Amino acid sequence: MSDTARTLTEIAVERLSADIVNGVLVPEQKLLIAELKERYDMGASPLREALSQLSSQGFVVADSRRGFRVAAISREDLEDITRLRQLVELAALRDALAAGDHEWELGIRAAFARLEGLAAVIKAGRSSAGAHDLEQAHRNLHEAFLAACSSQRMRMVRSILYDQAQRYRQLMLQKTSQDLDEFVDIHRQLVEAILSRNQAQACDSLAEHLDLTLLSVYPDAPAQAETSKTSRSTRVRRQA
Amino acid sequence: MSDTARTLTEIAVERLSADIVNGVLVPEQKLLIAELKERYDMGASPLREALSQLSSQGFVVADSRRGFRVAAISREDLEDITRLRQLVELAALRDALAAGDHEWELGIRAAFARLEGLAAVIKAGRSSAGAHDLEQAHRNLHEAFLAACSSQRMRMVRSILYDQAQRYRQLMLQKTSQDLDEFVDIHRQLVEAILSRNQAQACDSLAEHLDLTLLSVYPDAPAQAETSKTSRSTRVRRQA
DNA sequence: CTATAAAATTTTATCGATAAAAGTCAACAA
DNA sequence: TTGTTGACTTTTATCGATAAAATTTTATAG
Repeated sequence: MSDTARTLTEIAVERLSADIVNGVLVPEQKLLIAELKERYDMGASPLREALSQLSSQGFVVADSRRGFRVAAISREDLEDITRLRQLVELAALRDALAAGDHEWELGIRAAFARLEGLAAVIKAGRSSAGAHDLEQAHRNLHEAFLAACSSQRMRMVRSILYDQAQRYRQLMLQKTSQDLDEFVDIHRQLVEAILSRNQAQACDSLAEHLDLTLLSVYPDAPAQAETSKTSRSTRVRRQA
Repeated sequence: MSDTARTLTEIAVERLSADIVNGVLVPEQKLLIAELKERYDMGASPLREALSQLSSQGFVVADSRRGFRVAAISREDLEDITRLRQLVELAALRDALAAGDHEWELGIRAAFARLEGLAAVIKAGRSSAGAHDLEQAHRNLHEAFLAACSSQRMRMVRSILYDQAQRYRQLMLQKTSQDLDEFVDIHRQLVEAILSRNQAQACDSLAEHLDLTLLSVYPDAPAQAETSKTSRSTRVRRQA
């Protein structure tokens, strides 16, 4: 991970993603290579390649011969993301529940402990830990849930969709205030449902969790979940 | 589509895909930029960009600072592809069945008619139409099935997975002989099940169809389908 | 003969410059 | 005024060269 061991393209991907997710580069904004060269202080080649990669990741759209722009956002788009997330992520969770061993459980516990710890530190206020670390811990926890899923591709698709949803979560953050305790609580429940190997409850919790991003950003959107027979509460808490 | 209106990168993506799918570039083969420059008679930049795109499409793997190679193939990989295909494609089909209108049906009929016609022409022997046209018609038919699916992303994922599976189908073609009539018959049944709006049957047929690629290439592989309650025949016919 | 280190080679990653295409604007004709 | 043509500007796509990194080979010491 040392700076010298990374290519400029990798750095460009990272910085561009960050700026897009954080809304510095706003949806539909045209991405002029010339401007980006200035902003990130690098040549055109790594930027082009980075943009090309980001477009297959859904952050950027490439118009042949017409350059790049930041991907648009819309309620329909987030609904689409949420729907596919639920489809793939629940299937992956079922698989992980069936296949997960002790080590998998330890990974989940460790990831949750870290999330919990970070939340406490942030709440206390004194620490350099910030929203970015919490976000990273959140991502790691969700990754840990599916670590035992045998499908490489499901995990990959999940990861990409997570990032796409992250953009919406971030945009929403600017409006809504966070309740850290509730955030941790929701994940505690998820972790407990998963570790207790209660498939129905775990899937319901996860589906609901995924709906939360959608509902937080577009409160009147229809929930996408259609996962299980059990009814579930649909009140909005915090984003997924 | 005129040659002048396409960028070299687009041409490179197309030719590289074709060569990878057709096995000219064999799995795990290292892709030296210098060699590719010769072979395709273009500069390094469009090739690099093409390889980068293909790697997000799963045809090529990129090792940071270590160049590119053709993605490996394995039975596990095809099982993984098949599983995700079934998950996503069946969900998309259900959606299309619920939402599809008359125009959608017409699209399916037209695509099937074309497939049928091409098969007849090919069987008759005299015509310039070849396997490539049939493959294109096959792709179009499957695309037509899901044209009414409201999820942009599901259609996208399906399309990528179709291409990945296509590579295995092609590799298998070299061993197995084709039965054109059976190929058309299978699709006729699929089309009928879909147009009759029989969800259970349509889903079963499609799931079975997807399993066929897997079973054709690896005859002793376990079928991935777990879609419906109805039991289905599992005899091998022709690849999906 | 093996293991390490240095040199040589191969290969990738990046840059700066140029050519080609698209988009813009103004002049002119209807 | 409105529409169309053509020059002008902006922007992308591509190339060839170079720098940086990794790999392989060779040489040398133990």
